[in-house]
Amino acid sequence: MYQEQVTIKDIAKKLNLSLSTVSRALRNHPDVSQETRKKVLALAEKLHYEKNPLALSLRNQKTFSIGVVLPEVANSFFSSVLSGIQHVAHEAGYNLLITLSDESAAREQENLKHLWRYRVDGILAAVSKETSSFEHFEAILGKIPIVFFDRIWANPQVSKVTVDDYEGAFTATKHLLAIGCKRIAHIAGPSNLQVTQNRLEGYLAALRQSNLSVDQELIIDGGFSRDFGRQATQQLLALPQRPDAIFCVNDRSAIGCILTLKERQVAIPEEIAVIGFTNSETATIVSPTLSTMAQPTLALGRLSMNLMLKHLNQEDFIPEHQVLKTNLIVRQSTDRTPSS
Amino acid sequence: MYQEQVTIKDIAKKLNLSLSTVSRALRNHPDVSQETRKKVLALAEKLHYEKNPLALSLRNQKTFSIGVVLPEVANSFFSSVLSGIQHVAHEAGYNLLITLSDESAAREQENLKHLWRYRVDGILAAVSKETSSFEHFEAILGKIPIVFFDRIWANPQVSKVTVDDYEGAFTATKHLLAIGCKRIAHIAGPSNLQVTQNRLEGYLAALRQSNLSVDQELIIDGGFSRDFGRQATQQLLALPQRPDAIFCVNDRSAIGCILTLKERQVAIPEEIAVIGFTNSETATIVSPTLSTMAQPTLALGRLSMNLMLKHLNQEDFIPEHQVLKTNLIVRQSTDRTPSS
DNA sequence: TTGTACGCGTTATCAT
DNA sequence: ATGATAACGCGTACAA
Repeated sequence: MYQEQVTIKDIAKKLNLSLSTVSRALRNHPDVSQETRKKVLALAEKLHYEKNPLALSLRNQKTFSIGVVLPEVANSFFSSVLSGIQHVAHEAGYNLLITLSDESAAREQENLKHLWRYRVDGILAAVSKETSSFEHFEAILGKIPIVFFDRIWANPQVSKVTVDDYEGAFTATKHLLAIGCKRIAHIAGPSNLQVTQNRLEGYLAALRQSNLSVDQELIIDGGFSRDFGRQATQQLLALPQRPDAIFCVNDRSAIGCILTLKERQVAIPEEIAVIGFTNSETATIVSPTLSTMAQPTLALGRLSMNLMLKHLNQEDFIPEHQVLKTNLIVRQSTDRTPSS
Repeated sequence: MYQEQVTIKDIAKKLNLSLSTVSRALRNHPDVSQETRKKVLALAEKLHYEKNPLALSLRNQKTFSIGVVLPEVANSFFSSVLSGIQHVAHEAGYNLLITLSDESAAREQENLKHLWRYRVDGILAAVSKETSSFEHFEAILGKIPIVFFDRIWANPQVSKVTVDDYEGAFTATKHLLAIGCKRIAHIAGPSNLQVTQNRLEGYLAALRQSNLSVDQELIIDGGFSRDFGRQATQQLLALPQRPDAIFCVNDRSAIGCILTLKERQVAIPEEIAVIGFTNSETATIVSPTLSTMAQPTLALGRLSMNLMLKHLNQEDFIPEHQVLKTNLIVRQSTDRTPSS
């Protein structure tokens, strides 16, 4: 029922030329007369000829497509990173194959296999929260370039782009200390993830630097969701000695935290101050507005794809780890200045 | 630097078999002895052989991939629809090529061209807010199946899946009337979009049914963003006679609306009630929580992809328009019961 | 300057 | 039961 696509062969036939001549004319190869080139280009234009990327890929052993492994996209952080990736990829003539694991390790494996089968030229990956084994990535290691971003594989042999989670968490905790908090809780992420560990470390370091003892019952791990933030907050409120501040591993759990505190009539930030991590859109919607560590999401995407391009274009693969700075944004949830 | 992929040829060579025999063995073709099949499968397993989808696509003139044309993905509505699409596509063995236009009509054209060049088997599209001409889709019309969802092309020749925007808007407006509002404003979307028009029509119909005159200055068009919601709200507040309710074309603009009203110390819902459309995650974060018309986003995605599969699997293309129901969700922003 | 022949990986058709 | 060959669309080494 559907029309067929125009090929080089159609053009050659109509013009009584050989396939190679047409092919050459189409690619501005020098060895073809002005006259024939004109004729070929004109006809190609007229017939809406488009070269078949599949055939090209097969022939050149290069697909010009990059596989993207993502947990989910209904998430302002990842969708924004994705935008950054997209822009750079598009400019460089690369095509994106985006796969979503829905935070499932099994699905992630399938997706990776699919991308590999598809002969993508490289893979950009942020692993699922369930991912603790990396065999599926190991299998590809050294065969095509892999760049991890944010949710990385802590393997020195692969390239990664992250934000400075340690320093970000350190800064966030220091900020809470600076406004007078003494008993700071941490709602952490899934414990297998590197991000989670780094943020936890930053938090601990800040406490230590202020000579505060670490209270294990103030550390709740580990999830990223709003619901998890809610549960963890309930748990913290049930403590005999409540915290006076909560540092959440991300904005989503911080939102859950704030909503729960409000329901329980806890004054924010007077009784408990709250800070998140990411600076998502929702941070300015919730009331009180949420203080947070801003991550340069677009830049993270751009850098990741740029690093991929670098690997693609040079013969020798030298893994790199690029680290971006985060930025403290103070909003109402930690604003304890007298005026407020 | 990178290893090469295993092909049928490698297996044939190692086993001293012909390409065809190996190919048959791999696909469980009956005409091959148990013995050779076993040997082939064993070696294929051992070498991690994976068939090359590019070669298959080229040969079968079928890519098993569907192009998805989206405005953006940092948007809970579209990302959720995308999830629905993904699930169905994955189950059916189809692959998704997702393109983002960032709400730019020019980018959308490019993307469509790219997908076409890529020989996708079909296209799933929600157009950008800028899109008013449909030539790029026209060029493909009848060549491969196209299914529009939500942001559709009002052309009877293509298939579409939408929610009942007219009825949803009608219900939302009726709800505002039911709680006693008499001067209902509408912050509309970009005027070229069908969604926008249908929601406007539903709003107008509800007013007419209640014998209320339509005040043109209460209708502000057209955008989808939070910022637009803010501007439009400012405009409405500047009116000599303020509205007592605002029906926003979507949740994002409704959030902008609520935030602005709060800044201006307008009581919600007592002075001005607000209702949105979509039921995004943010609706329960903002304070007061936002009443809205819930859209079955996942179902929308699933249905769209299912319709695509139907078109793909039958010879004759009969366009369909499937319409899903919306659901009124009452929250604080329109809760005027005495108890509250 | 143009054409021929082959290869990219796979499968269908036609032998044997 | 197995093998040779052509074809999908394109590019290129080689020949003319």
